[in-house]
Amino acid sequence: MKNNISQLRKKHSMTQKELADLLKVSRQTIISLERGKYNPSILLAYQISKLFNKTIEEVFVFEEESN
Amino acid sequence: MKNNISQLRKKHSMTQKELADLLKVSRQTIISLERGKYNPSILLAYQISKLFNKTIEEVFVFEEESN
DNA sequence: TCAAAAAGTAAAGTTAACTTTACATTAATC
DNA sequence: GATTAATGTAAAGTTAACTTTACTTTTTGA
Repeated sequence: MKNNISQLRKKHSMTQKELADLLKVSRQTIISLERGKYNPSILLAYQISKLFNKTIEEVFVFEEESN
Repeated sequence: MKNNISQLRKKHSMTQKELADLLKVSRQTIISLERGKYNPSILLAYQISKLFNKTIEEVFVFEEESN
């Protein structure tokens, strides 16, 4: 599962710390999400999407590339 | 957070066990999700939505009722 | 109405999301 | 090129998602 958090964050001129504080999660959580270390909970996914005025499906890309 | 899993499942004439098997989770997970005992991971939320040809936002209702 | 299928409860265990801390690397700026 | 902000790594700890098992209650239909 991929996501566009990093691009969206930069588009909004935010640092990882600022985003983490807004979402009330740790900076480590943002780093790990952006780097694809783990998948967010549905609640965090929703909060991130809402913050950037996107749907969950617009921020998180579930489909595997076709083989 | 609310969800429409129970209605969607019944609309598709499935038992909890059938849905659990299709999603490759335990029956207990389906029961707990339908009863709102806990929130699904984003991956499970996606799989459920996809199964019913819905978006995550159509199956899972995040907004609180207005007060 | 009784037997079986479906749905539900409870509780202990595992795993993965998320935190916390501490330190290393990269980018930006003076 | 030294300093500082921003980003990244690592690792141990907590919490919540999910599993497993075992048993109870409700629904269904022969």
